[in-house]
Amino acid sequence: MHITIRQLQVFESVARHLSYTRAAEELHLTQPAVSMQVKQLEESIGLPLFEQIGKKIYRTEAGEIMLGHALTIHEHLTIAKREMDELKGVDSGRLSIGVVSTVNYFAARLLAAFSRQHPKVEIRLDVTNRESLLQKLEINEPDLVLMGQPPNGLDVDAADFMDNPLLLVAAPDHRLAKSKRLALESLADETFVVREPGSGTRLAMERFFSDYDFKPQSTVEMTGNEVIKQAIEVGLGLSVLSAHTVELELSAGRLVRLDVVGTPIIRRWYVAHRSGKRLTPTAQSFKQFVLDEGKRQSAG
Amino acid sequence: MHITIRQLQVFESVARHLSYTRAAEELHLTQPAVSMQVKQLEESIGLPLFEQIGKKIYRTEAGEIMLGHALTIHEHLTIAKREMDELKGVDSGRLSIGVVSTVNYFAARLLAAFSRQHPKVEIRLDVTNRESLLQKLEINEPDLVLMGQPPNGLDVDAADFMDNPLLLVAAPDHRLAKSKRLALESLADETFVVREPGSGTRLAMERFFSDYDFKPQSTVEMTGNEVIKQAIEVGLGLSVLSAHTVELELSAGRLVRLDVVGTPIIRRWYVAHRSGKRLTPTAQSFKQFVLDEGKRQSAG
DNA sequence: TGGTAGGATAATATATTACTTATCATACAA
DNA sequence: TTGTATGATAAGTAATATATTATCCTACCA
Repeated sequence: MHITIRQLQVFESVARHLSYTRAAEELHLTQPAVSMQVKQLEESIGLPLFEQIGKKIYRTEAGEIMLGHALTIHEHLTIAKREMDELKGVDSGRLSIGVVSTVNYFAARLLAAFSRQHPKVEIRLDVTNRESLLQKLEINEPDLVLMGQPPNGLDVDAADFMDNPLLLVAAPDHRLAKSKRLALESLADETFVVREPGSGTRLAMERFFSDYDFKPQSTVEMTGNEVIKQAIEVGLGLSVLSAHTVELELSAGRLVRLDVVGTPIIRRWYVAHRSGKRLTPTAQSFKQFVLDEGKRQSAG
Repeated sequence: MHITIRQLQVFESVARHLSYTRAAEELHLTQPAVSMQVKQLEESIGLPLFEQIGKKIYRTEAGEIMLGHALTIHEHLTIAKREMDELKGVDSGRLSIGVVSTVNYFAARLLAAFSRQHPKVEIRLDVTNRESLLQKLEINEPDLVLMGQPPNGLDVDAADFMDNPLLLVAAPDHRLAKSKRLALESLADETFVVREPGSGTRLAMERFFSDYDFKPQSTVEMTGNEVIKQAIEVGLGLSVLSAHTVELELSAGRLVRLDVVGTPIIRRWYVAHRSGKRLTPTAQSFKQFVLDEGKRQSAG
């Protein structure tokens, strides 16, 4: 025989009222039901919890001690229930988002907007490159990730939500800056600045090149979009970058797009999570927010 | 549907091992039994507690929170059980003893001896007169009381354990100090110093007098045995007192016993508690100790 | 590309719970 | 002394809890 929560609940009521009948009323039970619950609890702990002296009921020392524990346990259950209810709502809890570094250029904006709508949600943003993001996805760290091409090895649910055009960019004074409809081949003797291996942009670029049977004469590898943009600006070479990362530089005239045939490389951004993942309502809501935002963008 | 302790226990095991099968082994159950318990808990809180990503299992945020509560609740139950076990032993807990002031002359000795045998027991001794002791008995304050004649109005279990002879005492230079087999009548014109109403000694004396159809010429009422003894010593009058209270004074020759017919008034000390009272093992043990001590005294 | 390990699900048996109503016992008060 | 309030106890019952075995599903690994 063992203790049940019901027993504690009934006991607690009796201990409070010091009356079986009152407790029965409070719990909407008959008095014998209450007597039995208390009796069973007494049996399972092996000590009387109450003593009846004349008409009055008193808690024994054991009853006194048990009451304390019963109250604490009850309180924990109540708090747990409340916390669970909060988790069910969209307006609470934690939301952990992993993004590929390129996404960062607009992820911050997305998160800010979402955070404004759901101020109580604690948001964590983790920015890394594609490869380490995939590792984190593997160990179930982020609730959701924003990335380019979803992996096909791993089992993920991915939904695309926005265009991610990749551009071939150069310094404004590049010799081909003004040319139209360049063949990729005409860039054969240029130096290409490329992202580190494991980067999604790098992968996309490599596929683009191999599609056109193209192999640049020389490449320089650099880690991070910012570093590469600076290198391009000072004339180190060309690069393939996501339009989102160079938006500012293009409009400021510090970089130019080369009008190469096959560009912009049309790709999409994806919001993804491992299949089997149980999205919290908050995560679900953020996912929807991202999808809606994507639709709004392409419509406007 | 509602949460059960079993559910929390099984959940806790799964949350610890992050494996249903391991948990099943630990709990000596089959794996489906574990799945069901967790599922039921999930249903009753309305949130998934685990998520399965590929082959691995992870706690959801809800699972993380619930685990904390489950552990705390489990801990409380464990502590409660341990405390109950301690209460079952004789060597722990509190023991509240109420004694009538006259008893105090040997109660201290009894308690000291008992305390030496059970050093962890927390003893509380409350010394008052008979009347207020009865009140305390009524409100169930002391575990046990030591007193003279048990009340017949109140429903108590009383067991006598020791002689309580009442003596008629006087100052050593009293005119009848040396007389033998005095008739009570011969003390008719003496002054009697009597205890306050509500005192057991007072009641016993009054009964003694009425049994012999005796009415002293004058009485002086005083509160407390000590005060009365001093009054007798200085020759204020005579008194009826329990032999236990005047032991020291008699042997020191500061008081003498008058050899009156009908004295010593034979009475007994009682250890008592309200019937219906659930004596703790400690209280039960003290009661037995008192009874044994009484037997030892009368035998020796 | 099977094989395997781990989990979900279904069907089912059994034990226990959580109640009920009816009745009895008793302390106290009128 | 009787009536009333309170609890204990007994018997019966419907619900449920807890487990089982059997089977299926699937991710992963060799």
